[in-house]
Amino acid sequence: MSINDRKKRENARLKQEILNAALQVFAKDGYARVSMRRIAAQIDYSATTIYRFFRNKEELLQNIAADTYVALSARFEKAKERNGDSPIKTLKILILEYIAFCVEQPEMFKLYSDLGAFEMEDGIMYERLGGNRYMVYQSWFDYIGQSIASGSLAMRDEVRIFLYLWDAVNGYIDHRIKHPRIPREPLAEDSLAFLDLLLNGIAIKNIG
Amino acid sequence: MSINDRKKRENARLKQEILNAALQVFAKDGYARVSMRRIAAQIDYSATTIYRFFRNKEELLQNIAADTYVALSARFEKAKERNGDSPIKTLKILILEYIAFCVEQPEMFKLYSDLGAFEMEDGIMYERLGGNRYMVYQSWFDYIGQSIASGSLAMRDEVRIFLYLWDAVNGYIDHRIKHPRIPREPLAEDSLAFLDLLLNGIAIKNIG
Amino acid sequence: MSINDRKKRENARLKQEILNAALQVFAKDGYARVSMRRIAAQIDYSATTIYRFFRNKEELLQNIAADTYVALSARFEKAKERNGDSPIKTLKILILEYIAFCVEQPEMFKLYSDLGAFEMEDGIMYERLGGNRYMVYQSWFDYIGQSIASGSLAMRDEVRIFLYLWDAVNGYIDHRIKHPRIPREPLAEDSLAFLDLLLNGIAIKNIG
Amino acid sequence: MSINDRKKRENARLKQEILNAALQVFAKDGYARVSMRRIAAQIDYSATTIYRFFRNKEELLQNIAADTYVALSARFEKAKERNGDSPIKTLKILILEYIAFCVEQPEMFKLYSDLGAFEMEDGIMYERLGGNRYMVYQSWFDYIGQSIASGSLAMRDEVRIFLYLWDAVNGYIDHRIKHPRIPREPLAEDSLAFLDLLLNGIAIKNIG
DNA sequence: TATGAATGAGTCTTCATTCAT
DNA sequence: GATGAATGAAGACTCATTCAT
Repeated sequence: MSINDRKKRENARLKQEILNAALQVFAKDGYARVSMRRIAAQIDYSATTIYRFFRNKEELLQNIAADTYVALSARFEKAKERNGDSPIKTLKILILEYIAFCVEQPEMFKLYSDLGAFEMEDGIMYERLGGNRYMVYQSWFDYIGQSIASGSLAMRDEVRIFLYLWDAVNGYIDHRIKHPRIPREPLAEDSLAFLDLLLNGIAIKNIG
Repeated sequence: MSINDRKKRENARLKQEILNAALQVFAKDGYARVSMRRIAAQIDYSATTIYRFFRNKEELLQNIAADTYVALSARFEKAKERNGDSPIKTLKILILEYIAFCVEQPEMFKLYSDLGAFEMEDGIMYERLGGNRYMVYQSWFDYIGQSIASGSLAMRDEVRIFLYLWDAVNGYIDHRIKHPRIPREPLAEDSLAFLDLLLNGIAIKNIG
Repeated sequence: MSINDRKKRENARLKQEILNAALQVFAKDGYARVSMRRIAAQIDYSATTIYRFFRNKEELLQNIAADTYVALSARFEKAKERNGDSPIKTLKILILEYIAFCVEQPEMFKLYSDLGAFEMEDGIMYERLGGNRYMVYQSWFDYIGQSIASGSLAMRDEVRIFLYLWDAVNGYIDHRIKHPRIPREPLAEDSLAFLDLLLNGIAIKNIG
Repeated sequence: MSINDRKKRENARLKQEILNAALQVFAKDGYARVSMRRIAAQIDYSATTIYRFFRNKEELLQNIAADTYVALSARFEKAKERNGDSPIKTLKILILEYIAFCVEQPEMFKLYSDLGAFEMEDGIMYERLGGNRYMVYQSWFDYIGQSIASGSLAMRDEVRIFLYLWDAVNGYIDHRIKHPRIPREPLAEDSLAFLDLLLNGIAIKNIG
């Protein structure tokens, strides 16, 4: 047992080390340059070893995505623990957390984009997480629902509100990442303004 | 003459076929997998033949981008010819045209995205068009400016308004393209609602 | 007849034009970049046309070599026409002409080197000229023989003298061409000194 | 340990085999045709395997050059250890060693020629050896200098003497290698005579 | 358990050459 | 007589993956 345990622990450790190495390669050389060899070199293992833990490159990437999901979720949980905020305020905080997270880890965002990892019905995350709809953005849903209930929004279709927010926010992140040379206000301020714009738009009646 | 003409036409046809093939490969396998060989295979020609029409891969991709640019511009011009509309109305029409255009031709949109073809300072289109800033979105600028002047917007920073619109709209398009199975309202209606949301948000004061 | 003649003349003209074009490509881009396409482009003909006159690339190159041979021979003839010089003096002039000719047309020299075009038994020139031993250097032989006869040389083996001169001179040319950045005296002066060295060595008895 | 050793030996063997294969391709088809593929084919390995040992083609060629350099240097050192010879005698021995070495290994000579590996300012060996001017021929310089000092030469410009010797000798080697069918005296005797010729020429005053 | 070795397929690009017209 | 069209082979190099050890 104890020997088995040690082995298992060691295995888990190595697996994690590989994932970290992959992340570093991402960060250093960009998504396009991630190769099994590079990852292996990063941790002084042979490329072959990676195949003990991941059937192929894609599976490895998916695992990274899953890890990121966990990290992001943790950030969300922390934000949600703040009490006393209105649902719409909490929603704002969650979204701002998401934006910050993605802009800080652009390669990760690109990976997610490519894998569609956050996505709903056809995202791989959906399957990986046992079809559980509690994805990254599930918490957004909760607070959107509560905001509607509290009467602070003019639009009342929960899903539609989510989609509009989701699309716009990801577009914002994507552009900031891909064109860092375009001058912008600092992220915190600018993303808040952008988000306010969106929420304002949702809150009021059409002007036609 | 007639023989020459036929040859010219045949050449033009083949060139176009290559461009289409590239788009199809692009759509099927993603930007990263677009290779000269694959494109050639798509039309049952040898890879070498492509080089009759395009000096190298980059030129081929740029040609696709340029073609799209022309087509889109034409659509814009037509929209602008409608008289009597308020600037904000015209802006809306332009953006809706853009959305429709991109969603109808998803591969082009992806290509543009990847090439950053529409983008400002560092886009290839910028150079191709002689540094002329009249890019796809330049007309957006014009009408944003006029809308500000006419007092119909609360935000007054022209560039910032543009960027927010640009980011959000591209995020919207991107998501619709990448996840077509997610149920949505028909494009015309849904994109209009999304756009109204954005413009409303821009039009009113912050609610904090 | 007259029509035939015109055709023949036109053919000869075009063939010559191709050879000239090839020379220009040589001079401009270096031996390694000579390709049928480039040559054809130079004269606004299609690459295919070249094949009417030359079976393949090698044959074309050989023809260039032959042309050069003619040009060089002409230079030799002119030099030989100067009367009153001692045979050894004439020999010197011939060799200096050769050196100058090669250094002025380095790409040509490289081509000759590669083809072994000047060479004796196994050179292509040998065959092309019907096995006639009067090659570029045949005149050297004549004057070496006369110099021996006139008693001005200590060495008496005609062939050996030729080979030593030939080898040394080509080594000199080769080095000057391949390493132009090494500082040297001007060609005329330096090649004369080098040649004097060789002839002096030939003229005297061994010092052991 | 023993297993490791065997692997190391096997690796070294394969590396050497690749170098040999390269030389053979070189000898058979000429420098221009040396390609990774051909080299690999020569030893029935895939081209990729070569990259296990050499980062790229240039590195492979440089390795060949470096190996040769070492071997030649060793021969020089041995020759220099003979005491009691006059500087000019030692110089002769060195040069004869050089000639013999090159003629025995014609592919190496060609490679060196093409890479300019022995050359002064722009040779790759120059860099590889840390800019140290003690190249193959540096010892020649030493003995030329000593010979001048001892008054046994009429020419007094050290560099010029070197260049003339260098050029002539390489021309001699080149020709013997490229045209082995031309009948010549045995190498030892013939090269000595050639060298005597050169040194005689250097030793005496101009005869004009 | 871990890996070194090996490779086939793929990347873009150039070129000599053939063939139908 | 002339050529545009087309291609297979080749160039260096990278990579994901397999397999024997």
